[in-house]
This record gives sequence, C-alpha cells and structure tokens, in this order.
Amino acid sequence: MRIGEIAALAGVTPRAVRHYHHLGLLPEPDRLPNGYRDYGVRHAVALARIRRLTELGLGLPEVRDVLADDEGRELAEVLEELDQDLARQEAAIEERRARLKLLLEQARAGTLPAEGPLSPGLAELLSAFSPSGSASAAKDREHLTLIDSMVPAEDRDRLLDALRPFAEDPELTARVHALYVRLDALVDAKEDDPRIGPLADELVAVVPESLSGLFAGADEASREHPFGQAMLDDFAPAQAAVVRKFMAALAPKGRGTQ
Amino acid sequence: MRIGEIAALAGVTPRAVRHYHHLGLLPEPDRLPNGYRDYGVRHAVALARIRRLTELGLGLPEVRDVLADDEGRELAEVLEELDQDLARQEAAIEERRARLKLLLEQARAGTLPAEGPLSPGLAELLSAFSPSGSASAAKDREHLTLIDSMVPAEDRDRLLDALRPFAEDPELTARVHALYVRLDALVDAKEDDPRIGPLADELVAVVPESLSGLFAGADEASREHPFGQAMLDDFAPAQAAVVRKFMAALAPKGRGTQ
DNA sequence: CTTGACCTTGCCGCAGCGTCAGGGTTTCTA
DNA sequence: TAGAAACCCTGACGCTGCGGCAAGGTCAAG
Repeated sequence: MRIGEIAALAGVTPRAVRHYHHLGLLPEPDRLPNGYRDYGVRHAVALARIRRLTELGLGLPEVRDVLADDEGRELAEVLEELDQDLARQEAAIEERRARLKLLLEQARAGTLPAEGPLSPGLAELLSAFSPSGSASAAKDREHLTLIDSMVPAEDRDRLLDALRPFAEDPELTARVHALYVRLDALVDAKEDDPRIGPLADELVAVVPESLSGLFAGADEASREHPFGQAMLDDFAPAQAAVVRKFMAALAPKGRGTQ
Repeated sequence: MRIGEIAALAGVTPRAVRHYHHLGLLPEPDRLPNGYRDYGVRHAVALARIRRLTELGLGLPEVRDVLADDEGRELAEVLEELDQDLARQEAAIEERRARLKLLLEQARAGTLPAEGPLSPGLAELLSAFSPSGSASAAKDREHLTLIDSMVPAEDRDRLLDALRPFAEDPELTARVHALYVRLDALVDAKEDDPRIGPLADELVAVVPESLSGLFAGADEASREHPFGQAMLDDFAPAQAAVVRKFMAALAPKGRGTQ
C-alpha cells in the first residue's frame, strides 16, 4: 500500500501518517524503487491503533508511551489520568457556559453593560445608576468595574450590598449625583481651592457605615498600592485632593496624605 | 504603575500584557524616562476587560473584534457563537469519557486487550478466543482489529454476530483451531502444495452462511483494494493461495484470482 | 505527450503565551 | 556604599497536531 491508501484506510491524512513517522510512533516502511513508502498489514494495524488512542484524546507523546511501555499496566494508568483531565476540562467548560448563560440573558434583556461581561450584581447596579452625565461618575464606574473583577467574591458582594442603596433610594441617588457634579466642577481648580474641604466632608457624610468598614480594611494596602496612586493620578489635582481627604477620613488611623 | 503591577492587578503575567500590546488589544502606555511602561487606570480597565473576555473562552482575535466593533451587538453575537462552540466541545468530551469508561471497566476486569482499545464487542470476542498459539490465528486477530476500527458500525456488528459462534461453541472453536494449525503448516510450502485445495474447501465449509453474505458484499471491492493485496502479501505464498481460494469461493461470481 | 493524481522532502503557520538570553534599573539589605 | 535581589527591556524559540505550500519526481490514462 502507498501512503494515501493506508491513510484512507485508517481515516487520517497522509500528512498525519508522515507526522507519526517523524515522531517515531509508526515505523518507516520499506521504500519502493521509486522512493514511495510501501506499507503492509502490520503498519495498518499500528496506525489503526494510534488512531484509536488519539481519538480517545491522548496526546501523541502519551500514545508513544503506551505503545512503547510493554502493554498492560501503563495503558490503564494513562487512561485513568486522561479521564481525570477530561473531567477537569468538562468542569471548566460547564462553568464558562454557566457564566455565558447569564450574559446571554443580560444581552436579551438589553442590560448587557457596554463595559463587557461583569458580575451580575454589578451589572444590575450599574444599569440602575447609569448615564449620569458626570465625568467623575464615569470614572467611578470604571473603578467599580476594576474592583469587581479584582477582589475576591465575598468582598465584592459586601461592597455591592453596601452600594445598593445608592441605586435604589432616589433621594440618595440625587444627593450623590449633586456631589459628582461638584467634583466635576473642580476639574480645572487649583489644589488649594476652598471647595475641596466641604465637598470631602459631605462625601464622607453620605457614605454609610458599611462602606467605611470596607475601606478601612483595604485602605492601608490600597494607599500604598501603586493602583491607589494611579487612581489619584487619574483625577485632576483638586479632585485628587478631595479623594485623598475622603479616603483619609474613612481610614481608621488617618495617616497623612502620603 | 509598572507592568508587573498592572499584571498582578489583573491576574495575568507581564508576558501576557506585552503579548496583548503586540496584538494591539491593549494600547501601549507612555514610557518612563528609563524606558519602563507606565500604566494608568484606563489601561487597567482595558486589561481587566480583556481578561474577563478571555476567561469566558474567547480567542484573542475575537476579543479584538468585540473591543473594536463599537459595543453592543457584536458582543452578544460572539457570545452566542462561543456557546455553540463550547457545547460542541463538551459533547465531544462527554463522548470520549463514555468510551473511556468502558475501557476502564475492561481494564479493571482484566479483559483489556493488548491491542489497545477496541470496540467492546470485539474485545469480548477476542478475550474468549485468545491465545491459540497459531501464527495464522494471530494474523487473523490483527485483521479483525483492523476491520473493527475501519468499517461502519453496523457492518461491524453483523460481522461480530456472525463470528460469535466460533467463540461460544467449543466444538467449532476446536475445528477452526485445527484448520489454523494446518494453515500454519503451509508457511514454507510451495504454491502448488497439494494440501492447499482441501484446506480451502474445509475453510469454506466451516464458514456459516451469514459470513459468506458479508464477504460477498465487501469482496469485489476488497480484492481490488490495495489492502486486499497487502493482506495476501502478509501470508506466505502457499497460505495466500489458500486465502485466495477461500475468498473466491465466498464471492458470488468468483472471478479469477487476480 | 500531456494532464491529473499521486508521491517525495522541507519549512512556515496556528494560539497563547512560557521561557530563555542578554542586557539595564531600582531597591533592599548588610 | 556596595552587592544582591527583584524588576524592567527587546527579541527569539518552543509547545500541539498537524494543514498548507513550494518545488519537485512518478505513474496511469486519454
């Protein structure tokens, strides 16, 4: 038989057969006078065996082990291992599909946030909050999406619980919005602008105890953390001053600004 | 932030971040005077978004599409497609695992054939037949394993049904074994050996109608087919002569040997 | 004699980075 | 204050399981 014939017989491509030769999985047959490979039954048997193994999902190196390591024990071992591996993959796919399902529901409901796939809790919260028109509010949205995908799930849930009133209580929402507008106004202000102090105070006042607790824990880490710096750099100087005061007030032992 | 910091923040490696730059998924930030990349919040936001998408299983080119193609519609579309794809993968894994389960049971029962994973039916049949000590019988085993993994499932089942009596009926088994021994004896015989004719006749006699029917269909194809030649080449000349006579007798319109 | 269907070797491409190699910078520690 | 550890930079190869192409040689049929 020539390579195309044996390949068709085994249901693979000639290219695959040559590949198996290259890897040493399948012995090279003798050549015909014209240089063509000339396969016999034993090659067909070997090739069929390789194909059966690869169809199970074994990698070619593992196939080689099974073929080499003289039969019996090794195979069962490899199969067991493979099954574990497939089980893991299946679980991973299941998980992704579960999350996809949620997202597809959001998409059909039209509540899929433009920021991409977020946790369902945050997606809901943001969709309630949404287009406030304030640049500062937009930044906070971004910060929330970051936190959403970065902190461990339980911290995130506590944060979301703490924020929910801001979306559900119209009066509170209005107050926060007004504060955002005042923060926006500081975009071109200097760092000694007299509006900074009062605004920070009012921000602190509007934040509930629960949030204060949350920040307290994360804070000393986050102020040192480079991300804290980057976040401040993201604001105009006067705005950053407000945020610094705000965070300092929420931290339990308010050490200085830097 | 430097690259290691933003990478840790997003839960990826610096290498992955550079890779995203390379692919144009993530804009290159400004550089510090020392040449280090200097990331801000917007990069962190973008990176987190990329990571959320890749975690769902999207490929990087698709991530790029979603990021580029201005939001909303495209994402849902890609997610739908991805879900289909994952469903397919899951089904494939399920199937493999089902087959693995059978094999692992065989392995635990000690009936796992040395030839590797075969169809359960053939595995059972071979385990009943097994070590006959005849070289010709061993070849037939090989041919069976080949057929097992090559023909469509229904043909295979018919063949197995037809062969089952040979394993289950001890008297029949003994007769076949005797014939194999006589075939073995021809290994060094010439092509005009007088034992050839009678042996072929007795082989034909022992084969039940059902098998004859099977061969009839597959035969004219298989004699022309290169595999038929290879199979004959696998036998010694006198043995091949027996097989040729045998097959010719089973074929409906027994056209000559070649 | 040509066409078309085979065969030969050899090398690039794919996804998503990991992992050197071969540098420079910054920072902590002794 | 020096040395080591821990970062950063660019560039290039490696992995899986082949597919696809290049640049030929071979063989049967029209």
